[in-house]
Amino acid sequence: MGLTKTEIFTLEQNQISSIAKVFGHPARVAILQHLFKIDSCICGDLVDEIGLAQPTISQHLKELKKIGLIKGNITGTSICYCIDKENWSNMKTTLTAFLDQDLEDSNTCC
Amino acid sequence: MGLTKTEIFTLEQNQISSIAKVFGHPARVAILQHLFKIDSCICGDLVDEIGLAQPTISQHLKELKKIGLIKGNITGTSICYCIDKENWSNMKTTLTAFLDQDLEDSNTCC
DNA sequence: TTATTATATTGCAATATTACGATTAAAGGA
DNA sequence: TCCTTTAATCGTAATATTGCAATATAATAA
Repeated sequence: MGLTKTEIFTLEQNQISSIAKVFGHPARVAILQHLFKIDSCICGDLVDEIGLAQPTISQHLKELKKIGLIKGNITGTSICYCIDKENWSNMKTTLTAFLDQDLEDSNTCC
Repeated sequence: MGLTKTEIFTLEQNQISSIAKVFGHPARVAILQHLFKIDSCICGDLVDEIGLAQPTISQHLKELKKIGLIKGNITGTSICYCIDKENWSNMKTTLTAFLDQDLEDSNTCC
């Protein structure tokens, strides 16, 4: 049916998968890498940088904004996008806890 | 068009998004958490544990196997699924490098 | 006011994903 | 052999995602 049954999973499982879903497209990964790379945050060059049409980039930015990883400030005609450092840090804590499960106890099966 | 333009992105960007995509469904997060939790790896109880139909779980397991995060050994009638520790570790290295971008240099914009 | 510039939104087509019933395949037990 | 158990595969319906052309919006410049 194409519809994920979120209600049968825990809040943590849904949070992890929501974050991961946003990272699940190379354009969004590229956007985030670019935002980290440039020291300034005037981001009007994303369309040229990434190589997708303007509406497509705008849509990806919307996804990133929706989950809180980036924030945008209006600066005249253009919009200044940048990483939301605090939310990025919180996101990292959630994801790292999931990724570090293997450190907790070492079962020797298989 | 529903088709990701993978060719315009770097190998790293595609690798990160491929991994993240697999984590982008709560059922697969739940499956991995369960595989880590139980000390043994006889995994026939995943259907009862997760609460999705058997073909659906089988499909999710296939995704996890395809990217190499789990491996399955045939044990009589059932199949023994478990985390591929080495691949898990490699995956973590790739993802962590992406997540830790904010540590590299602290721009004070925004 | 009328361009111009920058970004968002709308609408749509193509493809992908999710979920499950029905079926199949393979191994073990009666 | 026949039945049961376990998991994979097939087929299909419903929904989601991706991408872009066209259009809208909003701010500034001329």
